[in-house]
Amino acid sequence: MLINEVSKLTNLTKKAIEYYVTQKLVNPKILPNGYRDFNEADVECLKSIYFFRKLGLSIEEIRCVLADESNNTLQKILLKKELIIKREQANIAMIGELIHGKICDELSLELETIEKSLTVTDKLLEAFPGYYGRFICLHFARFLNEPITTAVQQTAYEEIIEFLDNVPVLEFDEDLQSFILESTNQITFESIHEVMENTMKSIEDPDKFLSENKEVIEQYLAYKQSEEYKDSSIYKFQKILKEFNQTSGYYDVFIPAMKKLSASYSEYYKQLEMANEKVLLQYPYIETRN
Amino acid sequence: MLINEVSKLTNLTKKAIEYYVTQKLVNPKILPNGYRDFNEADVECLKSIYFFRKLGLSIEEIRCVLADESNNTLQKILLKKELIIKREQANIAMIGELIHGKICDELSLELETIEKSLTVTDKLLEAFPGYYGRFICLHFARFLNEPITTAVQQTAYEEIIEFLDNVPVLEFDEDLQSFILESTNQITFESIHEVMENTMKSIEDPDKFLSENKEVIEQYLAYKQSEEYKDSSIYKFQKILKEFNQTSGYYDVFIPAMKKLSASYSEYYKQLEMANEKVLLQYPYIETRN
DNA sequence: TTGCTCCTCACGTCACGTGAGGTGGC
DNA sequence: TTGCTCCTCACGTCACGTGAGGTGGC
Repeated sequence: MLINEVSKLTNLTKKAIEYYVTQKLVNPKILPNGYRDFNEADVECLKSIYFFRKLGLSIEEIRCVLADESNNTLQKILLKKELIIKREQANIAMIGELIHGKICDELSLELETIEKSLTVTDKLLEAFPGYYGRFICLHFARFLNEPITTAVQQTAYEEIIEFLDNVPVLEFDEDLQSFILESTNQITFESIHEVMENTMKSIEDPDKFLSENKEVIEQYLAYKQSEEYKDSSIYKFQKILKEFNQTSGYYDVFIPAMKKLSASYSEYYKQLEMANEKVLLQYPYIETRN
Repeated sequence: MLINEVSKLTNLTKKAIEYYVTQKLVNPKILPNGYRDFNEADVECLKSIYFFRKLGLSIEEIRCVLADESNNTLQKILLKKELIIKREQANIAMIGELIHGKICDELSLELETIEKSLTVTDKLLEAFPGYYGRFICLHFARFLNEPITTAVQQTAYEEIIEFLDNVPVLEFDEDLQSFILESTNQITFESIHEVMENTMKSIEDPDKFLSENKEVIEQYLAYKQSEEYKDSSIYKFQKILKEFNQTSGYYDVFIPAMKKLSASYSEYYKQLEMANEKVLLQYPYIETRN
């Protein structure tokens, strides 16, 4: 099939198709006269590319999505876009304030806060892979709405950036990777938000949480003691994560800096510690850490 | 003041500053040795540019905003960004559906609908000036969420595009322009939405509207009969608008095409006509048209 | 030969970033 | 002379669009 026909079938311009060929997103045969010969699969692929371009994905993102059997790449793109939208909404709000007579000066602190919050969430998303990255990105995003006004905060911010720019890569073997992909494939953003809200509630009133969820908790703790658990992928995953958190500076650099940067995170952390203590009182053999 | 100092004061890189100079957003003096010499006003201007760039405005938009005493440009940019965000949210929703197993094919109709709705609202915004453009953009945007599935709709869509690409420019003399600017300066998007909602309500139940707002309506009608009104800017404005609507094809091409394109607009229009009839029964000397 | 398709350069876009190579000031 | 600042090119980015100039197929 020659390029003209393909162009009609896919709604793409010839030049766009040529570009995707140079980018090796499609690889048509080259006929003896130099003409490109596309097959059905190429056309289907180009249709997808058209669609993803309309959704605003870059060529590199499309390359990833097309190569990725799982939805991991799409999930990541989705979160990126959600973060961008939040930023855009904040921008719109600031334009609105400008229209109502505020001057740039008064808004620049607000602007900086948004900038820095975005820097941190971006880097979190880059630093930690897959679902885990998205989770901690959303987790910490909630605590990043405070302006930096003190030198302590500024230092803490710089420590966080330095930490995130230099974190070692969290590595999982193939088995573990496919386990993580499978078990998180169906997790949506709403469910992440749900989990986070539940966590917040349990932390605010641990007694109530403990009594209400007694059965589930005890089942969970029993499972954690079992041989089955020690053999499971989730055990390996949690072990790697724990070790990573202890050796990478996550607990020693990142978390303390977050507490200095964000009063709301510091507050959250205190509640978390208190909740942990109560849990330990009731279930002394448990190990906790967040 | 030399470029290095300016760079520190404004947070801009030297290269960015150089670029703004070539773009004539600032015009520093050139010293005999070729060095650029910035003054305080230049620095203030560059600070604003920094701010607006962070808010995502293009250089051309910034040029407009800086040259515009009123907030008209900002209002327009605000609406543009609101439309873009709506589109992005739709895109995100579609990525979400992809993740949950839908295929591109099923979503492409939805995609096209969004595309075409955006084309029309964009062109409305371009075709009609200032506040009026923003108003009719939002007004018609509500009726543009239906997919194009029939040939009649397709033709109607093409008619609309052709009309909007060729509308004569609505021209007002200077007095009228500054009147419009002044009287619409404080109008926000919420208030536009409010007005639209009130209109919808009054159309749905005209009897109730007429009885509830009897006093206001009669005051308004009395004003419309007065000499004061005939001398006012608003009278001139409405006269120009009415003539424009009759000669440009707005009533003869655009509105009929909208009715063919969008079932919901057609429905709205019917209700509008019925409401108009009731008003005419009660106040026979009024002239209406929407 | 004509009119159509196909090809491959080359240049432009937007808001700068990244050098290179040269000058000015102390 | 050294180390710093300043200047002006020139080229790259991203996803194509817009020709130009040449060839292939009927």
